[in-house]
Amino acid sequence: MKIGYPCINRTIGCTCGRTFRLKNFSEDRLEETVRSNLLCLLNILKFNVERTILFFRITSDLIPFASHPVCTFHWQERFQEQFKEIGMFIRRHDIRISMHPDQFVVINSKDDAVVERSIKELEYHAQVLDLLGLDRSAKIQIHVGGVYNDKEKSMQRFIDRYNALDDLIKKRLVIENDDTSYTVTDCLRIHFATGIPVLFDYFHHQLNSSEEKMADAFELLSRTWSEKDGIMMVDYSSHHGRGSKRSHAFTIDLRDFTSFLEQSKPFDYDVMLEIKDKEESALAALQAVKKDSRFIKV
DNA sequence: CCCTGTCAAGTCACG
DNA sequence: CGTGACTTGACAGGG
Repeated sequence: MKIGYPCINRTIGCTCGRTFRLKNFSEDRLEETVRSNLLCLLNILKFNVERTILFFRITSDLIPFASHPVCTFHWQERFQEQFKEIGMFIRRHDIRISMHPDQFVVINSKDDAVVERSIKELEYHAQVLDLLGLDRSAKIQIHVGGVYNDKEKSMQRFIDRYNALDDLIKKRLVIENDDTSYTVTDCLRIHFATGIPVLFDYFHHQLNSSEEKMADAFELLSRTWSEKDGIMMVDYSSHHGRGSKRSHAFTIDLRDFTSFLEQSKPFDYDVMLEIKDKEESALAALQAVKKDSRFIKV
């Protein structure tokens, strides 16, 4: 088991998701931003490795406007060496990597233009992981998409669109159960039709499930990950006591986390802590988990 | 310097 | 019907 946090480190004081407004776009600005984002990414990974945090989600903002028509700059070639260096660091320390494109990626949309943009965005994510030289256990996680008042048809549309994707994307794509529309059971059905692995989101499962017990969900979903895909990824978070029921907690509730670990006992997986204070909670969770046999210190 | 409206992109729940 | 939520607030213009 590895523990990780998404995208942002609040200790180091750099961000690997620096971006800028579209109207200020220039190649120079893009080049400078990407350079600084990549430097920061390596710094964060080093920070993490020193603390045995071996799971990390790379921000989609790493290359601003990468899939936008305005971007004709060949960042892939320009930064090839930096990607290679970071990739070597990741492999040397056996860091698990994920990416999570934002909500605009909807491959089952009824609007072809949305689908087209979504695929471009997925291509960009796949390119980043390819440039890092990572194997197919580095994943890109997305939601199934919209329901459009007809879940059956919308699921079928996802399946058809997924099947038509380039293998460079397919080999990295996984779906996760979401908090409003597609449950673990829905995702499993899509898995059986496509072979796509399913990432388990603990928080979403509490908000939106169709009966399944958590242990059953672990059992079923862990089997959707093949040897090459690596062990199952799990998103963990709990909700903010005072905010809306969908908002994420500011810091980890170790009692809840420990109970979550207990419930998932027989299974091994990598867990991403979607919690606002980031590495702070990851370090606390690490302490809680160190007694667990699934966690092997590197 | 600080404040705050706005930022490429979609969909849905909630009030 | 408008707003906020989502994996993550940050940018930048105006005072």
